[in-house]
Amino acid sequence: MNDLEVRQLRYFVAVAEELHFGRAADRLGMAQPPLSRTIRDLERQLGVALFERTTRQVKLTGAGEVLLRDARTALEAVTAAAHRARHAGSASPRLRIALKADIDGGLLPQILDAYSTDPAALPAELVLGGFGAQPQALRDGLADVALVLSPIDDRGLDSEPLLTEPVLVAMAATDPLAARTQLCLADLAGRNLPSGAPADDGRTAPPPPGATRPASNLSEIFSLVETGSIVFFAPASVARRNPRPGVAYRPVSDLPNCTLAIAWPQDARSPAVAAFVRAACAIAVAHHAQAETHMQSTTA
Amino acid sequence: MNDLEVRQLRYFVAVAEELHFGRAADRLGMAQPPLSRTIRDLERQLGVALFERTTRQVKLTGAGEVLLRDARTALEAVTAAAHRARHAGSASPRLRIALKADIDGGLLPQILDAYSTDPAALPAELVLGGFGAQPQALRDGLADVALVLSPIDDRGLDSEPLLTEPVLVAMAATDPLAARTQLCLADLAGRNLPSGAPADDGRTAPPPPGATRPASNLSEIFSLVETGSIVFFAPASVARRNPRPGVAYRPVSDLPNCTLAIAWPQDARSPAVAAFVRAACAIAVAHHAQAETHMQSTTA
DNA sequence: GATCATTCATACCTCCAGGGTATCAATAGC
DNA sequence: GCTATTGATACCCTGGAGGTATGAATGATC
Repeated sequence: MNDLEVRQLRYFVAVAEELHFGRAADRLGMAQPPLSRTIRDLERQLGVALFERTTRQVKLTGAGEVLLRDARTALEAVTAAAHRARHAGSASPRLRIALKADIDGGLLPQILDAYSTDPAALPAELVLGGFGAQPQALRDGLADVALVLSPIDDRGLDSEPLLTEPVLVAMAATDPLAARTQLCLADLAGRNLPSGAPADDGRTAPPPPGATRPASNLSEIFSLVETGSIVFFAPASVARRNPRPGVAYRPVSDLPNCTLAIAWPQDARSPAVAAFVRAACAIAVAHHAQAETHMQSTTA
Repeated sequence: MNDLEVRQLRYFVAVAEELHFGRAADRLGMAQPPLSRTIRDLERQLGVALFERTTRQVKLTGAGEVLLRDARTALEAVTAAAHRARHAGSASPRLRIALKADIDGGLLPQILDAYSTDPAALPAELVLGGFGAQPQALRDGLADVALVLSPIDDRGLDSEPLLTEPVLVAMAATDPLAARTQLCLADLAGRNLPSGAPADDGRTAPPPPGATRPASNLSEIFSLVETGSIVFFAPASVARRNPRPGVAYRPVSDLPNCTLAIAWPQDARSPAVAAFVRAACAIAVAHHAQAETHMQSTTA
């Protein structure tokens, strides 16, 4: 009957993710008994069992799984409310653009140019984040608009594709495979990928104890590629803008293309967001047309 | 820095809607001083002014307006989490279908028939609500899927149009206008509409002191129509299924068509919802095709 | 199969924060 | 200038959130 409280949802999500009251309490920075009690009260309040627990095992019930999903989105909505309000109240409102460094298809400068001429434009501010962090930044109210690689988890978001391009593999120029002009994924079996790369699951994979720090910037990654320690998948635009003597880019026949898209919260009402989306789409169309004519001129 | 709490958001929304601390406190069933204090703390916590207040007037700041919007959706998400979890834990899971009585375009029985043959179907349960209440029922987790009249506020919802039909005006058969076969809106100026009808704003319009209880069912409305107290806008399907001697239906030239649509929460994952949506779309397509052939046969 | 370790639940205590009452202060209206 | 209205302040009190100590149940081990 009574409302749920944010605290209850946070605690529930912690337990549901850890499936262990002790560890969850630890993560929440509190003792285990009050956590157990809060979960018990929550179950009473809802009139529903959320966990099946023995002293040896905790697992989610069906209702628990439903609540986990909804609790996460509810918590996102609450933190987004706080972040957006803080931002809206700040003296200098800005358009916060979330993206992963270097993953902009080379379009960002032109988009920013076109955007800045729009009368509704606010000063832009880049919010850099790791791979896949952009949708979350939108949902949490830390950014107003984002450049992302599709497909993304678009719950609560709207998006528009901008640019589709092939994905190349970057490997040491000395790699035997670099001698070939065409590869497939099977050829790459056994090669290392940089930690934090798209292939990682991210949520479930715990960092292996002896793992090196995830290399998050291109320079570090290219150093590793040059030495042959890893191979790396890069969209064609990234490859084009990062020619390096020791690095060879090769197409991979069975690797799907990747699509750069622009995304924003579905309920965004800000004219600055609209202006940026307009600018991005216009630049993408222009870019597409240019590629077309280029292809025609080269085939002719 | 710290999380917002549901209580803070509820209080904030109450004040933002009333723009009066005393009335808001009243509505919340509490005294005014702790409410003022909570709002003050909330503003400190966010580092943002949410209201401009003098002792005589309270109004929202820009940040306040942003927060009002986001707070409403966050509160919806929280209550939805509670309702969905309760429902998921109930012994007999059902597909809860929200609709306004009589507004189903006459398709509901066929849709239910088709739906019930789907292996993923759960027993259906109708959730009846007033005009415009269906999207809210979806957002609050009180229903799983809804039949609505477009356009709706579809934040957080997905929808699919099923059926577009003209809107007729229902008036007393004795009404002078009933003698005409074609009307426009201007002809109806000055006529009363039933309270609670689409034309009402709903949120901002307070019920006038002497107003009669909103007639929420068709029988009551038709009684009033027959006596000439009101006129009433009804989709053609409603008119077709409710022929009454004392009531005349007439087309209105400048009244836009209305569209019946099916809507569901954007993040719905339930196979029963998917089955119902499939069934509804299939019936709509069949209905459309049937209308086509009917038109061809009549024009031929 | 007896012992032990692990882990969730229970009992009890403490303290803070959310709510109430009384009152002040500022502003608009007459 | 007086009064009514309304938000802010001061102060108190109680409920509930969190901590500690401990119990109880289950799986593992020898």
